[in-house]
Amino acid sequence: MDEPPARQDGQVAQPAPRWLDAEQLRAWRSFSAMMVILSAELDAQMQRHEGVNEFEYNVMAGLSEAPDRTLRIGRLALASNGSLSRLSHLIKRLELRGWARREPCPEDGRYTNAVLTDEGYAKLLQAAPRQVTIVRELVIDVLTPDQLRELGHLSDLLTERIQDGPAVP
Amino acid sequence: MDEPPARQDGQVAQPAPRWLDAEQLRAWRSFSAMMVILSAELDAQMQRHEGVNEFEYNVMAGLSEAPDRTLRIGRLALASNGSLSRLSHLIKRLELRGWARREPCPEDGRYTNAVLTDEGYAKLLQAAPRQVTIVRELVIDVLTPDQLRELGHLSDLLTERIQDGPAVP
DNA sequence: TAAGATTGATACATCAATCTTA
DNA sequence: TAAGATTGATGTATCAATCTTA
Repeated sequence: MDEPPARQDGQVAQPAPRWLDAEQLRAWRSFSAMMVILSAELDAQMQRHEGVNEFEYNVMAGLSEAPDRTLRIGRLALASNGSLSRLSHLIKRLELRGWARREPCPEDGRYTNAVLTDEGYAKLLQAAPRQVTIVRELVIDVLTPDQLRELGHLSDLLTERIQDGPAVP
Repeated sequence: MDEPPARQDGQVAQPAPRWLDAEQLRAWRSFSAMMVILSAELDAQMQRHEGVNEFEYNVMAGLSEAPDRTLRIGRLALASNGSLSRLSHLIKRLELRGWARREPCPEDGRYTNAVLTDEGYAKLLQAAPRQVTIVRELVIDVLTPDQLRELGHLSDLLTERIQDGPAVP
């Protein structure tokens, strides 16, 4: 059960919530605003300059690092932290642009491999310098090396709890 | 000019990009993954439990804190870090649910005020305990007070460069 | 005319339902 | 039947174009 019992008036008896104190609230607002602003800016710059958003770029980069530039869609979903459905739609769009193709997995027809085409690889190479420039400008070069390391560490802490450890059979 | 000069082969002469070193790459990937995973999880939990996403919640919270629960749409856009268009669409959806209404600004008809209705305020009050629970579970209670403060600080550093300081006339 | 706001077209994410192969 | 993948419907964000008021 996730819900407290319903009351006669149709309201729900909630345990008194532990509200945030002033400092927690400040930190949360800064953090929350950062996620909105930064991810919007990353996407906008990538879209404007390269016609690809961050997520698409990551997926293509993930494919490019796999043997034969080929990966099962489900694996790709795990690697890019997206849902299977999201990846299926995304691969379809990449196919329309000639950057990827699908093929059934030879060993087991239930699986589908996504393959980065030569055109897709060329696109990735072309976009890569701009991508690193954007990431540097917005994140890497804004922080000292220590701060960047700490940001990575805090990010890991925030993700560990949510992510299923990638069970790789 | 934002682009280096074109070459005869139609390619573009790029200055050699400063690629990330191993440690920078690790930090960037952790951070990037965190933004994808955490914002998805925040939205999913808010949507599932309260039928409202984080952004909508923030907008309603922002309205609720304004005098008469009323704020110009443009101000609301600034306060929530969204575009004017995004806010206009969002207010329309809140109107459909009876949680907000629009009215032309009395002093200057070019402006539009958004008003949080009593129903909207009731919805906000009802959603608030769950929202703080989610935020605690996913962020606040995962970190030590020092870590949380540092996360807020780093977040500020990352957004300062992007955000226009809110010029409030 | 300019600033604020709205709109419509398009793109993408999510969810639930369905399909496919073993 | 179960796991992986696909699909279609719906909701939301973005962009460019338009509208409105001063």
